[in-house]
Amino acid sequence: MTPALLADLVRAAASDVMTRRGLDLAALPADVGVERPRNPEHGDYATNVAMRTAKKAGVSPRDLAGWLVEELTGKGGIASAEIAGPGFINLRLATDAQGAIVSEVLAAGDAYGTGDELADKNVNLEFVSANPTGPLHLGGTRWAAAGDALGRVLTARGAKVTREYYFNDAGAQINRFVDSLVAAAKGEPTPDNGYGGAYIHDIAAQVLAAEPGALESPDRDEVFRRVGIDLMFVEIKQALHDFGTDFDVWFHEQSLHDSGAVETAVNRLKTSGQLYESEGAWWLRSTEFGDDKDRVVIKSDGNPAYIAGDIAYFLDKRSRGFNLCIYMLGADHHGYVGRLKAAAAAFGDDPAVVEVLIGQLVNLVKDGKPVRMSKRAGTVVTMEDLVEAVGVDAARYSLIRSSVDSSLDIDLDLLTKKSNDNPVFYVQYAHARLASLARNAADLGMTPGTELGLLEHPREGDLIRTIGEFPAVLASAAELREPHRVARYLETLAAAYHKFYDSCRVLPMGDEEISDLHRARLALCVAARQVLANGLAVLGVSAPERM
RNA sequence: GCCCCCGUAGCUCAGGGGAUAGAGCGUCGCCCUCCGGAGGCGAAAGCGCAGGUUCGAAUCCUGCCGGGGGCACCA
Repeated sequence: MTPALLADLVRAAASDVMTRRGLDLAALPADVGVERPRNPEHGDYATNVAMRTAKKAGVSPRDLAGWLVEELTGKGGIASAEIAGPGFINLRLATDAQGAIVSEVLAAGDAYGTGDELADKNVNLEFVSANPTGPLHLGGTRWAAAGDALGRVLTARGAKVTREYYFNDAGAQINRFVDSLVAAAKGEPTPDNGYGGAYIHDIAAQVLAAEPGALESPDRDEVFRRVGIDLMFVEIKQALHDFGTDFDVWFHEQSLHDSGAVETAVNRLKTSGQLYESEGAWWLRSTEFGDDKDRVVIKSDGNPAYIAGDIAYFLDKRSRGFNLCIYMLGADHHGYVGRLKAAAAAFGDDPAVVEVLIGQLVNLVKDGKPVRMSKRAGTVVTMEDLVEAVGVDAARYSLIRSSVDSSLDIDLDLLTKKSNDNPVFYVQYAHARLASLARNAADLGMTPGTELGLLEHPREGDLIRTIGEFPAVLASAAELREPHRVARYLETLAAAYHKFYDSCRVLPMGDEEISDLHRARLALCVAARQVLANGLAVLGVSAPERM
């Protein structure tokens, strides 16, 4: 019996009891469920439904719990039900009912854990979107890992997801990038406010190699802009691809200006009265939608401000059919939340279609002290640096496993030591062990058994119940946009497996005969391996057969 | 000044109201005659402070303290 089914059973029982006793069913919360108690003495599962319902229903929690225990006792699959503490109901499952979770995993295979509650969501997931003025740094790398994992989580729960990268290839930063390239090509020092990294010289040299006459060309800046930005695009795309993060759409801000989309969007807002003119500029009444001040959309020199591109971009996304636009931004952009929602509202759209996830920044730490990323000090860490130091799996995993709400410290020493003390190995090792076990079992001609009621060792029960949690973990990770929950779950699952393995022999020893218990345990192992593989896939981390 | 995030073990982080707060790393001790010891078992060690809501608060609310990041007709 899965926890979801058990929760249904508990709800139904509560509903029956309350009806029979003439209690108001409205007192029964819609979201009552079961949880796994920390303390094994409190049963396999526990429910707090009595405590949550009693007051509104006008009865005492212990009384209600008592009636529920009576109702639940003897139901199919439930071995025992008892009252505990202030009104908890502790439940134990019959081992054969519990073992059914294993069969379910085996039957579902790769699909175990998936769901369809997000099937009506057509999601535009925009993340990374770093300016093409340099290689991706640790910050962008964090979003590349977490954003991609979020995309996979949403997909697993039924959403249609389009991953999108927005290149800000219009505007002043790009001009500075181009000026820096030209200066480097001429062997001149980096201009003020320019970009001075070594990659600038590389790219400048590549531009010259591709277009030998570039410096003398009358369209010099245009050549450097076109070729230089292209090279930067290619480099960023390649780095992301090598990192296991691929985008469906690479969107160029410039295209919005070239196509007239910006002008169209702005005119629409002018017509609908959402923009007003003041001091020679056109302003969006974003304060009416929660922003702390109105924003300039068209500057007094007639040029569009940055937000004009955002507005047109949002309209473009909506015109492509997306009904949920998720933006993953760094903490230094949190001021955007209000104006992005305001842009949606200004078009008469529901601001809820705009969801902005603000992630905190990545800090570098050395010897326990923070170090600033500095090109001169050689402490700029790029995506490639991180991958080179620890590998893609460990890099992705360590960036995904914490909530993006907390800022993250990355230890420079850890990178240089190429240390192996990453929890990803703990999880991957469990998978590799299971793969090895499967090979050995195959050599013995063993097949997974069906007498799953034989799995009555406490650690077998723990493992089965942990496996049973996976669908709910994926569902909450998707709902809350928190892929780190999947990583933490996998660590719990790996621990449950390692503990099981330590005390439950799966394969026969020596010339011992193969028993039903051996085969049942093998089935459990196949299921455990499946869930580890499914979970790792959701994180974009490999599930190795051997390590 | 205003806004956002964070403050949990020596360190890096989990814990979206529930019973005795967890993991990894680090420290100390124990466990290999057979399925992978990248493992298991045990020990020491913690919710910034003060109020409030609740049968029950690390979790929700308020204030304070501490850390990070924002508050452009830049992009």
